[in-house]
Amino acid sequence: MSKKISESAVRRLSLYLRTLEELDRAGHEAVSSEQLAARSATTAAQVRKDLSVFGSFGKRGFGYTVEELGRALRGILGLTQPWRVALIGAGRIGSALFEYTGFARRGFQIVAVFDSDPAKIGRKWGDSIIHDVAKLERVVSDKDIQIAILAVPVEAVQGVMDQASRAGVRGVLNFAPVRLKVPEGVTVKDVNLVIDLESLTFALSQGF
Amino acid sequence: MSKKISESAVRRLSLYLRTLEELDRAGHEAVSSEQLAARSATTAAQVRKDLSVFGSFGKRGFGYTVEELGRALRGILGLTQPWRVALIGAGRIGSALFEYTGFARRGFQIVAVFDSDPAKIGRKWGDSIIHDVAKLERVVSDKDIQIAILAVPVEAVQGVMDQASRAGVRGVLNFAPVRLKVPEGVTVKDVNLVIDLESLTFALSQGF
DNA sequence: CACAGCTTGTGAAAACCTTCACAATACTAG
DNA sequence: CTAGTATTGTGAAGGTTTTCACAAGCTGTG
Ligand SMILES: NC(=O)c1ccc[n+]([C@@H]2O[C@H](COP(=O)([O-])OP(=O)(O)OC[C@H]3O[C@@H](n4cnc5c(N)ncnc54)[C@H](O)[C@@H]3O)[C@@H](O)[C@H]2O)c1
Ligand SMILES: NC(=O)c1ccc[n+]([C@@H]2O[C@H](COP(=O)([O-])OP(=O)(O)OC[C@H]3O[C@@H](n4cnc5c(N)ncnc54)[C@H](O)[C@@H]3O)[C@@H](O)[C@H]2O)c1
Repeated sequence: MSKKISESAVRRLSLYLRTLEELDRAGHEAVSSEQLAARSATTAAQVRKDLSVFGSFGKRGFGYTVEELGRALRGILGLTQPWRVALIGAGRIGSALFEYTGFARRGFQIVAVFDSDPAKIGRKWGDSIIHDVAKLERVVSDKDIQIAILAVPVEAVQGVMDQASRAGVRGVLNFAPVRLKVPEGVTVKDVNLVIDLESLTFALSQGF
Repeated sequence: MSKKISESAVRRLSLYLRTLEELDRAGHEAVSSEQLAARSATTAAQVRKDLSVFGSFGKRGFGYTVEELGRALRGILGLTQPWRVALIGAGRIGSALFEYTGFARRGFQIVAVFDSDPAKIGRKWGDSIIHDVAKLERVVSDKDIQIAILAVPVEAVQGVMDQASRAGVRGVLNFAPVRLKVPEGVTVKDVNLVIDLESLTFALSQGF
């Protein structure tokens, strides 16, 4: 099933899933594209078009079953089984991410933490021990880790990325403000808060 | 000047600025759209089109002056003077953000920190004191704060948002995974790492 | 069972964004 | 000053995404 679908459409699917989970918690059993759209800040037509790429999940005259559509979206987004994640860089942002419970709730399990600082290596974080980044390849393949979160300084990140892809990591969430070079078959998503702030100030400046 | 320009075009401008700063540090004085594109992961035509919306910054046969184009981009993005930012929520992600030096380097100054936890209020963080969030409106107008970073739990965030907009905040970077309701004239950018991870797992699942 | 009332799924149209291609123009060398 | 080379700025073309609008089909009622 190699459908062409845009990055923003995928992000909307993820948003629909969050909305469906809220609806489920609130006890709703069914939802129309109209309602789903209103709660996800889009339009009913957009919702239906986004879903139609992957199949037909609703019933005419009735809408979608919250639970069923949720299951379908989890399938589409690849969330049917948990993902095993390595956190590389046990610094400020790394520790915030490690303690964040929102990842595990969605099936992202941080199963190993790495750093290069001798003062940090060997320390315990919860049930985990901070590993020496030199052991990245061993641990990644032992624990069958598929995703890495890179929270290391910008000078170190390309080197760490190279190690991670050699170790077999296929997906990366990168916090360092630099474009990574990666081999074929490795996917990178960048988180860049400065860019977010600048798109904010652009909008603010346009106002005057 | 009400030009229509897409969110992704603005994000590219921000990226070009980062690239120009790297080029400047490396001692380059001039750059062509081709070079700028290669280092910013886009195409030369895209670079020129993006810039052309705002004016004509290059010289034919020569390219762009790194410093001049940088200044132009800073103007476009609204970065000609520093922005005064409030950080609301002195928790895990809040403290990582507070200590991050990358914001100040781009002219985003965190000039006040707020929390609601009596155990945190009054504590010193660097040169700042953590204020009671109840004093938000006073401090925001006293210090002429324009932007707020919201790093509070999801249950609290809409209330904090309401206070912030009443206090006169015009732009918000929101870390809580919920769509905020805001009055006209207030701009919100959401940071949602779960969505980033899910767009990653979508890409990974498509591979098989 | 027939009918009224909704809501989906989807082609077609519209809007939006990116790429192409080239005339205009600047700089350099001779 | 001219010729040659490089690179911009921009209409037009091509491609993608969103919106529109409606036939098809489900549900519930009488
Ligand atoms: N702190 C923030 O709020 C923030 C915001 C946006 C972006 N970032 C980016 O995130 C990254 C991390 O930022 P931070 O503030 O957490 O920095 P930090 O200095 O607090 O933490 C970085 C950690 O990485 C470790 N490290 C260094 N080299 C390493 C290597 N080769 N292998 C493994 N570990 C290594 C360090 O020992 C340290 O523990 C940086 O690239 C930064 O630009 C941070
Ligand atoms: N930690 C992460 O890595 C991470 C990642 C993604 C998203 N988030 C989101 O960021 C937000 C903060 O997460 P965190 O992990 O830092 O949580 P946290 O519990 O560590 O910190 C939240 C802080 O907000 C304060 N607070 C609560 N109510 C408040 C109010 N009304 N006014 C002011 N302060 C208030 C708390 O006292 C606490 O200090 C959450 O919405 C979370 O979903 C966090």
